[in-house]
Amino acid sequence: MQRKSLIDAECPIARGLERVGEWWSILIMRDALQGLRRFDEFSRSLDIAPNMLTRRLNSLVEAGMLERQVYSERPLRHQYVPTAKGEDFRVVLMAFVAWGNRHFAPEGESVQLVERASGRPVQPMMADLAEGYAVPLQACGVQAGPMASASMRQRLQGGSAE
Amino acid sequence: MQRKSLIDAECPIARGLERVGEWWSILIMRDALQGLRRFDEFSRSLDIAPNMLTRRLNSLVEAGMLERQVYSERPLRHQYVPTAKGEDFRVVLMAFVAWGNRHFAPEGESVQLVERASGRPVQPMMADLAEGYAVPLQACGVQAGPMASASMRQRLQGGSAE
DNA sequence: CAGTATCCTGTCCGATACTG
DNA sequence: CAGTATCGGACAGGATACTG
Repeated sequence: MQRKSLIDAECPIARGLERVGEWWSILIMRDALQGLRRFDEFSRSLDIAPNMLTRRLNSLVEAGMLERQVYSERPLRHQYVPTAKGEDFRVVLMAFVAWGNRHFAPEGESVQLVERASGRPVQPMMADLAEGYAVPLQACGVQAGPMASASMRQRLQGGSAE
Repeated sequence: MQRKSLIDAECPIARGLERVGEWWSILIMRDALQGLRRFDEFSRSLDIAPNMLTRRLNSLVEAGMLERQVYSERPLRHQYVPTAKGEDFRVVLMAFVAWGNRHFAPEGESVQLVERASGRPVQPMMADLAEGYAVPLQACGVQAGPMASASMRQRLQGGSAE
């Protein structure tokens, strides 16, 4: 990518975008976390050109989001399985779905977030895990952490309004 | 955008990506939710070319993520304030930060998610709001909702493994 | 089935110059 | 300060043909 200043950014959002900053990457992760594994499955689900699928799949493997596994020796065949990092990306997709449902589905939801076992609806939320209580989204924000550089620290001070 | 099949997609992730599918859009929303308002503030924070900033700002206004407000009549000056939809996008960014912190910050976090008032660390999580208990991320998934089309319904059936 | 190889187009993005 | 105008390059993404 040609975005100079972001490559070494310490912002976790910018870092993440370097890995999954393209449409197809996110959509492929969505499908992979839904259980799709094989080239052909992604191909049909996404209606994506095969060369693009190869490119995105490779980039996701390089980024450590998917792992390429051999599932057949002769002929040689691979499947693409989410790594721990990829599996964790689920939290981002969940948030995305919850947000989309709230604002782009006035007529009703076509996709629901649920606990798989029970089928009961769930919602993303923020919580103070140490104390064990929920914190409203609006009350949450970001703050400089232990590894923040001076410039990052200053940046987070400055915009502290809102 | 030239992604034919996704424009009318009913997947909330695809819909969302149509609004904020570009790097700068997400980074601008990050800053806007941190309290930045003015052209110049974004410009310095992001180190973005002014023409690009104009484009992304306009697209975010069109997408209903930001609202353009006049804060000075003479000379005419605008500021860019998150709408309710934009404000809600915070949940996605929070998830992004949490994910990035877990996987791209082995040396320690440069940005922490906190409750603003207390400064105490918070985490995104999934919960069954009706019953009031937390549900582990791995136990969560998606399921066809009331407005799902037949094809969407089938798609969500199929990949139900994992 | 699971890709690879080419070619082409759109546009994201950067750099720079300019304006009230 | 808050943008607009113009130019050029890199690459995401599309279409199609081909292979073991």
